Amino acid sequence: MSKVVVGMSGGVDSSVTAYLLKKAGYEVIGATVKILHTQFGEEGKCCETDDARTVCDMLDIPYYVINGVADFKENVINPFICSYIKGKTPNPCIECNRFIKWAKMLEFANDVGAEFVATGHYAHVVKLDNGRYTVKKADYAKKDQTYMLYRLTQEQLGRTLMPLGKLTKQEARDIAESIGLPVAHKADSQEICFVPDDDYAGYIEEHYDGEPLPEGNFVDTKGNVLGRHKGIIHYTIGQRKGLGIAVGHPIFVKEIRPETNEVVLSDEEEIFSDTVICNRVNFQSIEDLKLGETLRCKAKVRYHHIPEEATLERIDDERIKITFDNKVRAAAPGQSAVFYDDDDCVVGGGIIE
RNA sequence: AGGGCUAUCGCCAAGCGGUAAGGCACAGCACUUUGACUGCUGCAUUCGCUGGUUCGAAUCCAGCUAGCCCUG
Repeated sequence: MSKVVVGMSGGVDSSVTAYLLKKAGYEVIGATVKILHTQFGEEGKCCETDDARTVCDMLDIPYYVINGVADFKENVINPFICSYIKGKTPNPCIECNRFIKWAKMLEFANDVGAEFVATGHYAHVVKLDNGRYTVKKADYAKKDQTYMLYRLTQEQLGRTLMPLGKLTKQEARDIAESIGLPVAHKADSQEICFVPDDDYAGYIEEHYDGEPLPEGNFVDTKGNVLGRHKGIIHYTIGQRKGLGIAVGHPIFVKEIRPETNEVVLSDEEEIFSDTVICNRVNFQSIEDLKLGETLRCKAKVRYHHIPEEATLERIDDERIKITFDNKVRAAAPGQSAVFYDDDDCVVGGGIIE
């Protein structure tokens, strides 16, 4: 009987995951990777250990808390802050999955002699004919979460189970309900788990110990000053709301210039682009794309984006150029571009620069 | 000192005698395992001030005030 460590968040999805795997005959061990120092009963949105422990008790499986606090700070929070300071728009969940959740869970799995780890993501892990592992979109794309998983390594994927890939959210809730789980109706998690009140800018200002983050100028594409901004960390490419500036028509953030502390505003048409360069690429379904090689695929530049037809091309050791058939809106540096094949499998992805 | 023009929500701006459009900004909600985008809702009983004409005025008239322009 295979042993599997299930990452328990305390929510519906991971609870049902543990239940389904146990029912399927696995020896299930529940575990939560603790990522924040919190007072008892004040766990953040990503890791409510009270609920997780309750669920594990109900399912009659052992439960452990894995300490990932230091790693989370070093590999997620600090890079998140640095990224915003540099005028980029990071996606901490993607880093967290690879460097914290999977890394710590597999470490723990090794310690307890478990072959697999499992999560409540709505996605499939599949092994392709070429021997490689990839994540594939869930059967019900509305809840697709592969975007957040593209950075997982072959080693990680080869030991990962995601039993919810065939289910809808409602089916998962129904299962939770049918076995009497108290978390059946809990709201989905959302926002950045380590930032209270969704105020990420306030969080950065509070936790950044470098120079104070200065105000600066809004400028148009010709360099004319349009007004003052609150500091570049408050803005992201494509942003419209919260600029505090009225020019009589909708206006959007086109570019953030950390060197001059300027935020460039423009009409919406100007924030569309048909080429996107990304680096730190991680491939899943293919081993690599060699210099000069091209590949047709679909690509998305943010979580909520329907993949669009594009051509990938390796342009140097570090970087891949994505050329979209149709221009995409507001590809923000720091966000991830993820590539898909016609079978909805993740080809790979990278960080937009 | 004369002459002309303009004064409508925080900003831009419709309105031209019949009982205050719209856009931006702002707020709330929805959506959402990141940031955004998007959608919905709210947002001037009041039109520089004071009088007058009229059944009725932001819209017409007079005076005042302020700003802008031109002439000296």
